[in-house]
Formats: sequence, C-alpha cells, structure tokens
Amino acid sequence: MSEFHYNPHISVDCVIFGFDDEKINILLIKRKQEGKNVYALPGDLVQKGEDLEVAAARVLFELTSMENLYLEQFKTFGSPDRTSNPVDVEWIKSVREHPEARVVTVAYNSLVKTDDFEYKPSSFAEDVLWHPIEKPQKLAFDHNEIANTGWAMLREKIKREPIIAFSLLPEKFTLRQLQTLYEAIVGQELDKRNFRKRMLRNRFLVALNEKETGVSHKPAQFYRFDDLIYKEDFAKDQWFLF
Amino acid sequence: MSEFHYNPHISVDCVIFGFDDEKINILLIKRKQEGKNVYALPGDLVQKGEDLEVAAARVLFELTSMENLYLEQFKTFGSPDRTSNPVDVEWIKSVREHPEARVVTVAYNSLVKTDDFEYKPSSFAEDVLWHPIEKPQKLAFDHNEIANTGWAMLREKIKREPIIAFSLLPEKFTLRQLQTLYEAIVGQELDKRNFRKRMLRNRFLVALNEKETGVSHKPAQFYRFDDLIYKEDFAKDQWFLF
DNA sequence: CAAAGATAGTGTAATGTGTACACTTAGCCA
DNA sequence: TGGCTAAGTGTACACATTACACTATCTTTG
Repeated sequence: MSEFHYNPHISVDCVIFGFDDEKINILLIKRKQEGKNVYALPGDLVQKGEDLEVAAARVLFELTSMENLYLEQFKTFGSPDRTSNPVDVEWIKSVREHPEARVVTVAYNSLVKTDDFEYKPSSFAEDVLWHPIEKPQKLAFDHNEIANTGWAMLREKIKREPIIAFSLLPEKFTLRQLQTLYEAIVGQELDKRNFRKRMLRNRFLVALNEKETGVSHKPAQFYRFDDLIYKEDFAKDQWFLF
Repeated sequence: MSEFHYNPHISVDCVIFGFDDEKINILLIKRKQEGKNVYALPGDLVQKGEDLEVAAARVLFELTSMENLYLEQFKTFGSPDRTSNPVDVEWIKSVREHPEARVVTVAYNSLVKTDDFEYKPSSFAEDVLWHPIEKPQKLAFDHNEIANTGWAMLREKIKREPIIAFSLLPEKFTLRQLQTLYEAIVGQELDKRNFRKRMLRNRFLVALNEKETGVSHKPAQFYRFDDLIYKEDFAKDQWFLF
C-alpha cells in the first residue's frame, strides 16, 4: 500500500537526435488528450530485473519501432514533483497501475541519421515525429529540461569524440556533407578552406578514387572514414584508479 | 510481496575526492564483517518524497558527518545483479527491510579540501577514511566501477570548468600551490614557466600586495581567485533548445 | 556547341599557442 | 658572509588558427 509511495518507479526516457542531411531534429511522440496534442519524449517504466540500457532500447522500440541504436545514459531526473503537473497526472492515471507513485527517470540520448530508421507509432504513442531542434516545443513532464540537457551533453561529447559525427554520414561522403553536419551541430557556419585544412589533417579521412556523378557542377571527391586509424590516433589517455 | 521485486529501491552513492595539499584521496567507509574489513562508498536509500541531491547530502552526512559540499550527479548504475555478490548480500540482509529488492543507485561526486571537513563515522559506518587514489583498494558492490567512473568524469569536468580546482585552495595562494594541485589532478608534473605563463593569462587570477613569510627561500607572491571576473570571461556559450 | 550557372577545390600571410629549456633573485640560516 | 632553497623570469621554434578570393570542372540551356 503505502509501500508504493516509498518504493518509487524507475523509468527511462530517450532523447534521440536525428540528422536529416541539413539540420538536427529530436524524436517526439504525440498523444491526444482532451483534443489537445501533447508531445513527449519516448519513455516508460523499467521492468523487473531489466537492465537500464535494455529498458531504454525496449521502450524506444515499443513506442517507435526504432531499434539497434547506441544509447548513452546522460542523467537521471528524480525531482519528487516532476510528474505532478495536472495534465500529466491525468494522463498517468489512465495508463499506470500505481499512478501515485513517484517516478525517477534515467535519460538516454543518441544521434542518428533520420533515414536509417523506420519509425511508426505503437503502444500509447499516437504519432511519432522528427521535430527540428531550433523550433520551440512545449513537452510533457520535465521533458523540456531533459531534452535540453541531453542536447547540451551530446554536444560536449562530440567535442571530445568526433567519431560520433561520422556515423551520421553515408559510407562515402564529400567534405561538403561533413561540413554541413558540423555546422548543424555547432549551430554556425564555418569557413570552407579552414574546415578542409583541419579535417584533412586527420589520417582517418581517406580519399577514395571516386567522385560525385550527375551533379551540375564540379563533382566532389568522396572520402571514407577509417575506424582503425581513428582508434590509433585518438587512443585516449586512459586513467585508472583502482 | 512480489511488488518488491518489481519496485526497485533507489539509492545514492557519494564519490568524494579530497585534496590534502599533495595528492587526491577518496572518501571511504569501512564496515566489519566476519572479522574482515569491507570498504565502500558512502551511500544509502533515498527516502520517500526526497529529492535525489537532498538524499545524497543527507546520506553523506549521516555516514560521515560531512555537510555543505557541492555534489554533482554523474551517473546511475542499475545492473540487476549489482548487489548480488554473496558478501554484499549477507550485509544487505542485516540492514535492509527488503533485502531481495533490486537497487538502482544514482552516483554523485565532489572534490574538496580534506582539511575543510570534519568527518566521523556514524550510522552503520564503523570508520571513515581518506584513501589515496593511487593505491588500489577493493570495494563493495560495484563501487570500484562507480569510483573509477566518478574520477574520470570529474577530471573531464575540470578540463571544461577549471573553477572547480580553485575551491581547493585557500583564499590566498601561491602559484606553486596551484601548480601542485593541477599536477595532482592530471597525474603528471608540469613545466613551471609554461604553467605560470598560461595561468597568468587568466584575468581572474589577481595578484595581492602580499608575500609568503617565514620561508627560508625567496617568498612567493600571493594571489586570489576572482569569482566575478571568472564568470565574465568564462561566460559559457549557452545553447537553448526549446 | 558555347556560354552561363553552380559548387568543388586551392594557398598565403599574420597572428596566436604550446613546448622545451637555464639562470638570477630574495630570504633564511649557520 | 656564504650557502641553501624555492621563486621568478624569456626566448626560439614548431605548429595551429584565422581571414580572405580566385580557378576548375561538370551540367544545363539557348
């Protein structure tokens, strides 16, 4: 009984960013409530004996049918009143067995190509959509805070581990594509020559014997990303404690 | 009944690093079990309706009497078997009302001066101690993993926000003290001239009209850290999403 | 088939940053 | 007063960052 007050629920929320070759979007689910659309991050309760990362992957799949993405935990949100907004309370009551329980949520983020994933709404999601991150959008619960934190931490991470960015490009890509991606991430335009100079210093960018075709201008050189060379050169100084 | 299986417990663990003017130590608690000493991070269950940060501060205080430190959440550990080592199970049974419950733990870290804090064992801690981080020490549960992750993330953070380091020095400090601190953090010796050159570029380091006294060598200039100038100069590029 | 349109691709100079390295200075003490 | 100790200082080199404008190559169109 009152044990349900004491024992909180644990949930996971997924903050998935998608690059559509132009800009960065965030994956939201939409539910209808009193005729209004309510947007939220994909998330739900962790099951008995289920590992947190496993739960995040499962929940994302159940709500959006997306699978096989790399999810990274970035923060846990556990304010006691994070689910107490009346609109949210009403919805929880319609879905949860113990609506009064406190919910502590572990948040995961990821960055993918929008093209790489099929998504379709399932479970209690009425719709799933990619929403451009520049456009403000009010979300349910404390999901605005979670989304903002997730974006900030992802950007920090990319600074430290630029490899993340390359997963967003096709196997063969041009330097223009790479630059567009970087510009989407840092949110500002970059100088073409300086960008190329800096990038081409990296041994892990390997020029292919192949160019664009069918474009009505000088065709661009294709490059590929070499995983092994990257690992050699970015061998992080590891720090062990115990 | 079986609800206790389903509803996990939430705990907090504190990874507190202390600088003793020479090296970095980690705060451990010791408990006696079957005549053996078992070392662990200070941590315990979150209470009903209690915010996570509040819980971390409370638990730390209850176990060590330390208070008023800035605790930063860095990761949540929720592997279903993280508490299933037989030695740990035995201890849990002696302490918890529902020993079979899974425990998801939210970990916090902090970096302080060892001098600034009184500590004494209380609650189920038999002893509290500062353990040098270079010396390997087996810990209970998955606390080695938690401690290592906490140290790695703290170091990353200091790179981004060097302000953290200054809280470890007295109001007035010499550049030698600052350098010793940096060396303890990065784990290697630094060149004196280059260190000074780089540091003195920072406007927030303000020279005082005061020198060391009573030392049997050329006395060092005292400096202070200027909070306001720091904030001006390090005004982080903020990124808002919604 | 020639000209126009579009984007790829290129170099240099100036400035700033990181690194390696050795001697002089100021106070204390014997 | 001479010796000990740690503070404090400068320079040369290599490398990175920034600002900036024209040529090359392909397609399309008249």
